[in-house]
Amino acid sequence: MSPPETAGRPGGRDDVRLGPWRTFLTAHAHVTRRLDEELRAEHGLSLAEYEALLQIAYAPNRRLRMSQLAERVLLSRSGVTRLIDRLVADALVERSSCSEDARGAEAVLTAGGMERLREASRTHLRGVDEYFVSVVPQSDLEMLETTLAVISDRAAPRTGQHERCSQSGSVRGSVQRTR
Amino acid sequence: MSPPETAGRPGGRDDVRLGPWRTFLTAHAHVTRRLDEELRAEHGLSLAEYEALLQIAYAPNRRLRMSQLAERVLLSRSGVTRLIDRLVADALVERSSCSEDARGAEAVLTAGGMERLREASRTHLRGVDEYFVSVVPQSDLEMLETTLAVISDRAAPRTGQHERCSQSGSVRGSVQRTR
DNA sequence: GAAGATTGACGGATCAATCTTT
DNA sequence: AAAGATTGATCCGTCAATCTTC
Repeated sequence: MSPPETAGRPGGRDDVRLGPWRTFLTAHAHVTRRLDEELRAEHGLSLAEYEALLQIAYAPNRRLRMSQLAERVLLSRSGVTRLIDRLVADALVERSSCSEDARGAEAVLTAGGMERLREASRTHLRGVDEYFVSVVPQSDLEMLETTLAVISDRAAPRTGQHERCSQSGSVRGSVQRTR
Repeated sequence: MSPPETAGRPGGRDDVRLGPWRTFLTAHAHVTRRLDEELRAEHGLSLAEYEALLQIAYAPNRRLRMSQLAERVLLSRSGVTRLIDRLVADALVERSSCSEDARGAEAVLTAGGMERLREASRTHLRGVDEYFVSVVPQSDLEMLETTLAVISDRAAPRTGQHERCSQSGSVRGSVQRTR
């Protein structure tokens, strides 16, 4: 750690660590903005909506439990509820109560939803190619993916169970916004 | 491009391209969520607020024009206005009208803001290390950064001027949400 | 009129509380 | 009581319109 006087100041040692991180942040922001813009402009779908449709299409019978969907699109349960609300309003998805567990709800892709997804996928795949895949030398792509997978895994939310070890002593809730 | 029937379905050729991209998405989501949580819990700052403070601290005299700040924290102008509103309310930043151009406003770090940033930077740097830097083999880190830089650059917003070439024929505004 | 910043209206996400079914 | 889903309150961001200064 740098001494307090230079922490976060340009030219400090911190820059070595912060450089790759900030590049990661901007890359993400730029690429997702592009993909989102293009999907909206050409198909009236946000990136999140597109990914939800895609996840449902992946699922067997093109139907998926709400909580499963939440995990896969990296949203909270309530976030998914509202997202599906929108897709239902657009008739791309239907709600269906789960057969063997009446607590559950499932999202089912409609024919229209499948069609819309199919159209949008051209735009999306083109975008992913243009802004991501084609930019990375073929030889680096595999390494990139495994590196990102390890990072993703390391920071993944603790999945229930008997709380993982080494919480690195983070003090939760010790400071509140003074307002 | 896969044939329509298999587009976006598991096992299709698309997965080859989509794999790295989805890994990128989840890595970003997981890591930023962690960093944000820890900053909030330990210092009552969101990640965006932290980065704004950091950018102001980087700037000469610890003061920065609003529009400059917007570029650096990847937010819209109005987004930055509101972000600074919050920081001003917490007395971490002060607004100051620009000397040589009275249209402009500058955000200036207060002593309290500098102190808060200094404290928070320990948490942030620890997090970046734990969830990002230390996870990547030293030998890969440089390659990762340059790869991400190229991606970021490729997708970067067209910076004004006489519109760039090869818009890849995207049709803007051709489809609207049907509601 | 154009540029910098702010404001109003709104979109879209979260958390905490609630309802239903197990 | 616990789990799945939804709802209400709220937070944080954007866009379009506006105000001020150049």
